Amino acid sequence: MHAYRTHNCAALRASDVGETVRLSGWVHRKRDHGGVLFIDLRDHYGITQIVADEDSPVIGELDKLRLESVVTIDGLVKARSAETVNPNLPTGEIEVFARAVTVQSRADELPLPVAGEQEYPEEIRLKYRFVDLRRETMHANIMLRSNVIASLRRRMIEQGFTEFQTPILGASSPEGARDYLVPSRLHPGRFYALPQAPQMFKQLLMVAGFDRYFQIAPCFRDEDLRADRSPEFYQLDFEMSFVTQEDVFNAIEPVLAGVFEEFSGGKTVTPAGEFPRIPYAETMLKYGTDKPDLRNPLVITDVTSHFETSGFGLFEKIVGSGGVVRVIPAPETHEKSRKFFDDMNDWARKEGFAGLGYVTCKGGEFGGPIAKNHGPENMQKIYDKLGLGENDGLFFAAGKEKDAVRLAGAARTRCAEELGLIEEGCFKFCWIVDFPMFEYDEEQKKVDFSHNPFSMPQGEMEALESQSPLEIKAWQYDIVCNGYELSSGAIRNHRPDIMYKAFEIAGYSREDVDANFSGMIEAFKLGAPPHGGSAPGIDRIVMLLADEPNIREVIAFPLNQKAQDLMMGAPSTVSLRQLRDVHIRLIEQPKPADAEKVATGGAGD
RNA sequence: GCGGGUGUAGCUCAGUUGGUUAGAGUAUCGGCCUGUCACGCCGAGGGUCGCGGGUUCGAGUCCCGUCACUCGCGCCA
Repeated sequence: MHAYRTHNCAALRASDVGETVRLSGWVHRKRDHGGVLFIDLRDHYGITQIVADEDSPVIGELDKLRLESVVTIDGLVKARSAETVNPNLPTGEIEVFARAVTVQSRADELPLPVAGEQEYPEEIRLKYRFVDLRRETMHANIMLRSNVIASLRRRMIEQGFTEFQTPILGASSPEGARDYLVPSRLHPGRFYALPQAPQMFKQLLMVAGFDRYFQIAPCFRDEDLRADRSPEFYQLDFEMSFVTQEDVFNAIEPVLAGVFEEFSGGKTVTPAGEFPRIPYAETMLKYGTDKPDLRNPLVITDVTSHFETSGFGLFEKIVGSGGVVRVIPAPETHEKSRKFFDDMNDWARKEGFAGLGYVTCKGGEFGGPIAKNHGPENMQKIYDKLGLGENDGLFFAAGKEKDAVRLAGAARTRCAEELGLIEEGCFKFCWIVDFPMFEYDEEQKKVDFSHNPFSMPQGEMEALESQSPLEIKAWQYDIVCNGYELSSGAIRNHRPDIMYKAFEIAGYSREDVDANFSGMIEAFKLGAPPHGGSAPGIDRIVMLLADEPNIREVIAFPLNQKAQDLMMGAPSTVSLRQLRDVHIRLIEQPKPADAEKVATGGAGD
């Protein structure tokens, strides 16, 4: 007989009754009735009920076991009587009568229980992650993640993509996010940078002629965190040669739609080939964001022209000085109290906006200060234009275009949430296309790249030479799902002449480009195919599929919100000798850290 | 860097207008219980009310500061 088990804890059925078996697992729950004792024995696969009564030689020993101890049970598979079958367990028709037990590992009192789905503070969960990961939901999330990645890999290979690895120790590059740096021992004063994405390497693989690349790529960005942002994360990074934007869309839509359909648990998914394409300018107007949640039916409209001479002084002034007025409908709010509208305004102020105006409408009768000043006839004109009904309210976001867009976008989300308008049970995908190539940087008072400088401008060299920079669009696109940016990509600029020109518009000389991007530029001078790709974020995909609001729920060992590993104690101090090895002297001593807080002893061998 | 939220037993939480010895559930330990599956019943131990200062006859509660965690803004493909 195997030293630890003949079956796993989900294997036994009524057909196994009478078998002598050996099971190993964790003591999930205990139910002690004095003369009879039940133990739920849990492993990765499931739960089997162990039973012992006074005929069992080990009832005393089993009784003393604390929860989460690891044991091996030898016993006899018995049928449960009809009344005692547990229909909630796949193994519920049987139980194992314990004849012998080997304690493999005794557990102390637990910092957090495993059984049950009670919520616990993240700090404790992360410090004892190995216990937290035993819990049903976390265990399922991590398995989902593994299955999603396996599926993505299979789907990419089926589409003719080849998987590659690229360096982790790379060169720092000036644009983009802050790099994680690794000091060089052999080269004093020099540093490697962990990849923010394998961007240049995947493009160089195209130059090398491999045609279709993909990688489950680890990426590192030393920036502040959000619920959907971790400093280290994974992308399904891919790149294709001799393709247009259309080809990239056709390649990735079936992969994403397919994997979502496979794991969505019955939620509907935008079918491949039907992802709506929304130009950047349109999404900023209609949804107030470049990552619109299309489950939200509310659409923003520009009503600036109505307020040029409106009688409403505040809006007239804003419009007169080049500002805009945007409106968000609040359908069927005739029975909402004044508090509902005032709370929205308070919320907007708390978010740092000047305020959110509103008009109420009850049975066709307008209310609120804007309607009073603007007049019911003028209001009706707006309502007619927007196709609003007699019981629909309206929120107003006015100001400089950038602020009004952001406020309108946030108010659209808030309003739909408050009114329960967000459609559930669906994953709604879209492409955001036609991103501007350049934008005006208010701080630096100059034109700069608005996205990745390596995107090909639409219209190529001719556009750069003939159009006003801020008018030029790029072959740059995002995939958005339910308000989350899942992927960002572009058709790349593979032409050195166009690249020098694009950088020149953003104020960088030929020498700047050669100095910072010499690897790429040189490669493009030695025969480069037109190419493009994208990089869907795997953690966010799994987060959506697991229906979790936080990316750390789908990462086995995540860093916390301050980018610390509470279990292993990273980042940690290092010895003077280690610092000397890499030629580093600290100018600021680290805070006397919580070295003793480390749960496992940290540094290792 | 800025703003919001949270912080009371190992864990989840309650704690009224500032007023006696800070409670409950769960976990732990002890006792009882032969069919439970969140078993049940009895009992015990367990507290730097995050930390520091202040107001007050009296602070878990009010004020100031600070720390930790978290959400958002800035930042970030």
